[in-house]
Amino acid sequence: MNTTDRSLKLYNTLSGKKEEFQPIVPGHAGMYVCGPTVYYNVHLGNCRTFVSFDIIYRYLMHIGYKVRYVRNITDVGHLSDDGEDRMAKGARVAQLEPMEVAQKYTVDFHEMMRIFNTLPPSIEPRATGHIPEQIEMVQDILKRGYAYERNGSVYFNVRKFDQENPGVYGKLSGRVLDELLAESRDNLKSQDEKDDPADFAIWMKGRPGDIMVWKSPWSVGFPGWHLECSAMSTKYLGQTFDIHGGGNDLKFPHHENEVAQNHGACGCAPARYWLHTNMLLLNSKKMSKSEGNTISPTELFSGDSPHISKGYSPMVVKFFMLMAHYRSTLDINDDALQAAEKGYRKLMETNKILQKMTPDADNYDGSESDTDREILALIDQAYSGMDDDFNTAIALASLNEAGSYVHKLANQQLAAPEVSPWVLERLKTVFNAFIFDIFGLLDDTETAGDNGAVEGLMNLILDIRAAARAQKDWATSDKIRDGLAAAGIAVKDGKEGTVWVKQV
RNA sequence: GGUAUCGUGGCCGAGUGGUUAGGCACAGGUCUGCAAAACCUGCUACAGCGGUUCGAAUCCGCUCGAUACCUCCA
Repeated sequence: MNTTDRSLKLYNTLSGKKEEFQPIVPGHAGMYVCGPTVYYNVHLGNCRTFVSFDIIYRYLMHIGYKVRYVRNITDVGHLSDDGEDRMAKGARVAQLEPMEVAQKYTVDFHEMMRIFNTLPPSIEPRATGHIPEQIEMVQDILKRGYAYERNGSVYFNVRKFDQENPGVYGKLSGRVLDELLAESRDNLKSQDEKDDPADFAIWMKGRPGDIMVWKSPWSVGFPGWHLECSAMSTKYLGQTFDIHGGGNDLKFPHHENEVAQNHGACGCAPARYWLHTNMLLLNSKKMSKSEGNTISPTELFSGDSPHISKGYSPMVVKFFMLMAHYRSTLDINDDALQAAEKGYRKLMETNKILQKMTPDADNYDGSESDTDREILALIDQAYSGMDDDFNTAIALASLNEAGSYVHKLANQQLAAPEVSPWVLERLKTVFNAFIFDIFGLLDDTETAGDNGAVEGLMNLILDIRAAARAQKDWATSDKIRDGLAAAGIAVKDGKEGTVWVKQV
């Protein structure tokens, strides 16, 4: 597929509008997404963000872009409320070396990404592996006069930057600097060594006993959280690149400060398109550990949580995410998950039936039927949904509608010649493309890794059952059906034969 | 308190000036040895109050509610 054949629109937070995607280098796309801070098990909300960007990554590739997707691992510099480095705090609590903590939760994060069947990014840089680049960027910002040193720490001079580059600071998050200061909460106005409350640290002097510190021209210390993304995106994607993504909650201050840092260092904007995913809610409320309104991916899969009646497979959860647009809040609750589970199974089953169909070439007269046109229109609708800011909900709805033609054909409620052989082939290709390549779903109703043994056994068993049914030996037939049901396999008799599906 | 986004039928959730989203649930029907599935039909909404318009769920205003953010060694 040629990328110039289509108009892909993205909602750009920077402009607040949908814009046509025009890459810097035609046919190529550079995308940076803020990755996790690896001080604890990955949050389910984070998973949604990474699943959303995985689909964006996959779709860009599907429509022909050569994509470089960079997603970092934050393993230093992200401070918690009490000012302690999150990594160091996690380490202290668990009595581990900071790098032990980082390793543990990086492994956990990768495992979760694998479970959700997301593709690994092209590059996954770590903050601790890019200290020289970050020091260099601090130097660039100092050189251009947008930062100052105080007692071994370096602060970004937001006021001066704003005066010399009007309209840049605050554009992304829709804030006005003066209002921002006037309206900040009183308890946050504590004084410190900064010249102005709006300033933020880009290099911090380490405290006695800190382990995660590095030598720099200013002090032995560590980089500010915001700096790592600026430094690593610049290193791997260039000073200005195509897409920067992340969760909605990172807009301010993290992304706003990133923009300021990049401008401050090179005088240019980092990304042309800023994409933000929305939050995941639980029972219509934000997830909050202190109020017990939270659920981890593991609990969601196992069902070990008071919020859900049973466990849901990772693919059901992913399908559930696909039902909503990435910019909408999505409400997790038991009813919605059950609906998603049924919807997911139906789609996978429809695809299974579709892929087994063979076109009726003998009776094909070369004409295009109304059904052909309707199916083709639905395929177009699926693609134009994705082209319109990655609207997976529209794409899914289109596949569902197209799927009803598949069942009608299978049930012979629609005559086979009504669908032209090439339209059927196209539908097969499109279903596989959307389900597996773009959405990155797996068929968790299939038994993986048995080299087809189960498939072979099932074919044999169903052959025996078919023979019994042909002789109206209902006792044998039902014994097989009930036995399989007890083993977790549902048998469904259709006009074209019997299909089976594993109940997860 | 400020800023932003949002408020859609029994549930989840697209759409965003005139046209059936879709899924799940529910009811009736067709098919089937029975069951399941599938297919068909039905239920059919846009928080409230005003305004703009030939026409608004969609635009504007207000009210109510929800979510996020509001850095200052996050």
